[in-house]
Amino acid sequence: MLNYIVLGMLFNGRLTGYDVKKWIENGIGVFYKASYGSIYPTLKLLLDQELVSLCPGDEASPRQKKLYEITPKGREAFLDWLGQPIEAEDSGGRQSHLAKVYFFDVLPEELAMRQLAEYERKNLQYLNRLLALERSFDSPDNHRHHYYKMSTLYYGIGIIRETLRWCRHARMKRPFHELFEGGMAYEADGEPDYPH
Amino acid sequence: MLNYIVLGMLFNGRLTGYDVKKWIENGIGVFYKASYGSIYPTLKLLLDQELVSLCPGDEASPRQKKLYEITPKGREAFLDWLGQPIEAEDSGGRQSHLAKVYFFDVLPEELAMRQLAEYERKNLQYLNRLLALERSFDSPDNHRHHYYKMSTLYYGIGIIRETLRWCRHARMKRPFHELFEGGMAYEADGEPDYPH
DNA sequence: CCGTCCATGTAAACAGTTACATGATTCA
DNA sequence: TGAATCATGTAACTGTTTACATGGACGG
Repeated sequence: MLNYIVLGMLFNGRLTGYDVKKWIENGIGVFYKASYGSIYPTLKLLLDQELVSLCPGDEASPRQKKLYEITPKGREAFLDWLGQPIEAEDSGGRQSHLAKVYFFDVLPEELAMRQLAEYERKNLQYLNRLLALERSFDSPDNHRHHYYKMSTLYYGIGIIRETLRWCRHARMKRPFHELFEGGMAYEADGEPDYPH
Repeated sequence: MLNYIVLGMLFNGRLTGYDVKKWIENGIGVFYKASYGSIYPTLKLLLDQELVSLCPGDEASPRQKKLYEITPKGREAFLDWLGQPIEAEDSGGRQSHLAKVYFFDVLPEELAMRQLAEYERKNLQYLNRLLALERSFDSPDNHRHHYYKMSTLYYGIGIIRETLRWCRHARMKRPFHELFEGGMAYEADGEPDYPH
């Protein structure tokens, strides 16, 4: 995963390992974290695979810092990864789909559309599985004695429904704030009213 | 993580390693997977820590199969874990909050409430951070040239909003299907209409 | 007696994190 | 001149997955 994130960050220009971290932090940083302990070894690996290269010490630049550049082979590998279908049930936990979509701006529009459509289809399938589960568990006894167990199922359903809404918006390239029109009741900075 | 899941599964009765897998699969299996390669070593570890114990070969039961039982120390450790605050930004990726909530039925109601309220508070904070980010990136240029990058931010906002809705429902112990009333447009089994 | 489920496990690999160690550069 | 930030890296550890290896039990 991280190897592709790094390639993605290098896609638009040369960076040091240190910079890569910065770019990750204020890019996908909201939902993906990476430490130096993983970034530097990853860069070394990418270097071995010739997916990135070291820029020679330009001019009188203070050397000990290493500028990395993505190679044509690296671009190819990255775009290939971007074009691979997104998994709806990210078993690995990591929200890998966001990591991919984040870079879709560099993808030909048509391919991005196909990817999103496929992702939407998978989510719809997943939703139907969850709805079937819900029907099979839908008994007064479960709602009484396994309220929280059930709640996790409903959480899953809610998240997938939201994901589908998002997919449709993205596929239509509509402005996203439309998603939140009406009932945006969470703007306040305040605390929820919880028992003390 | 898995160690607590296993303890949770053993909380309501003795199981073999094989059974544990089964229970995980048709319990939290929707959002958490575990392989034998992790379950068996975990059981061994829990045994070393005396959080579980082996039931002696009952009667003339065909032995080679190992029945595990949670110890009082194990119950204590499990309940302690359940009582620890849930992280809103699960950096590890794993939807750890669901794993915890799944077991909340065994928690004293008041503690479950406090946990959910705290979780809601963290999510609200998180949402506000995302909304601040959104405001800082909200320019026509970004919406044009970084549509997909922006989309991931809006996805995050959507998911957190949905999480908050879910939290409020859970805290009020309301029936969850209320969450989906009106516009449940996804019941169909069909494919989305995507370009071919 | 054959396939499928029950049942246990290990070895290697993977994908990272955490904590540490080191030193240069910048700027107040 | 000292603190913050820039910059690179390693070693040990964690928590898993994947693939493999083995064999008993049970039903058709």
